[in-house]
Amino acid sequence: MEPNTAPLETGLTIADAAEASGVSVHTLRYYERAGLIGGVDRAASGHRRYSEDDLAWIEVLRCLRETGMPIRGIRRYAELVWEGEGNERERLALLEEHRAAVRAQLAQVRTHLAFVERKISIYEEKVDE
Amino acid sequence: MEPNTAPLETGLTIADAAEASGVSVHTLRYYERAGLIGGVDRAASGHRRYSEDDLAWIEVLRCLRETGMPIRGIRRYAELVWEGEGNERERLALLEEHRAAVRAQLAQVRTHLAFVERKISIYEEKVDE
DNA sequence: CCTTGACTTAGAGCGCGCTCTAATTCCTAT
DNA sequence: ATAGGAATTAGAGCGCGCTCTAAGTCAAGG
Repeated sequence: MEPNTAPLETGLTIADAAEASGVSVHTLRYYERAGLIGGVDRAASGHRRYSEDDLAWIEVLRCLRETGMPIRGIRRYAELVWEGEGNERERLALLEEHRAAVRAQLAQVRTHLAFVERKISIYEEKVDE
Repeated sequence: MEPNTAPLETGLTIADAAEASGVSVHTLRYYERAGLIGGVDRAASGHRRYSEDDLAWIEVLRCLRETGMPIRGIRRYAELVWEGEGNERERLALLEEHRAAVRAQLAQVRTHLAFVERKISIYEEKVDE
């Protein structure tokens, strides 16, 4: 009933984490199974309890997903992060590669959008008559 | 051999059209079945012959697809075009709606890309030590 | 005690956009 | 005449990223 009344249990329920992060409950569990999220605490009941760190990580996931990184790539990145310090070069390479892909895609979308906008202005002229 | 009255072989084969347009042969046929392409000439053998107009239309399809318009939306647009003149307002509305969606998505990608770039510069510092 | 409701899991299902297969026909060259 | 290669069709298959279902556990309220 009350979503957040666990004085001894720190952390958000999966429903609250979903609401806070903008990712659905189903998707949060899916990400965990897919190896994108790990180490989420559990209450005595076995229910997940998301920490602030978990939420911050989910925000990273969102940035990667919404810029089009495939699940596989994100999993690779997550694995590097969980390995701990020492592989920063690899993480950097992965992110730089992604950055290049996103920039290329942005450029292409801008080009094609310009085409669409030219078509729009043609129709605007026609309709204005 | 009978004299050939009108050699209607004045278009590209599907293989050539694929090469010229950057869309696969399979996808060209799929687009036709899906209602995105219509009115392609046929040789006496039944083989497709793509005209310059067809290629120009395929270029439009590419612009819409690569800016993320779903097949359904493109089909709607195609139907409006095939209906002929008189529905320019509808076409315009459809394209304007698409433009808004693309711009919104571009803005979001830029935001999330900026986040990734901040992460990159953090790793660059770490690696530079 | 019993119901309600949020949670758990493994696994099935879905929508999208291709991508490929199989069986067949047709054209061209040797 | 025959072999090869390119085209045709309907329909199956695939990879992705969710999204949902079924069956069950658990805690609290009436």
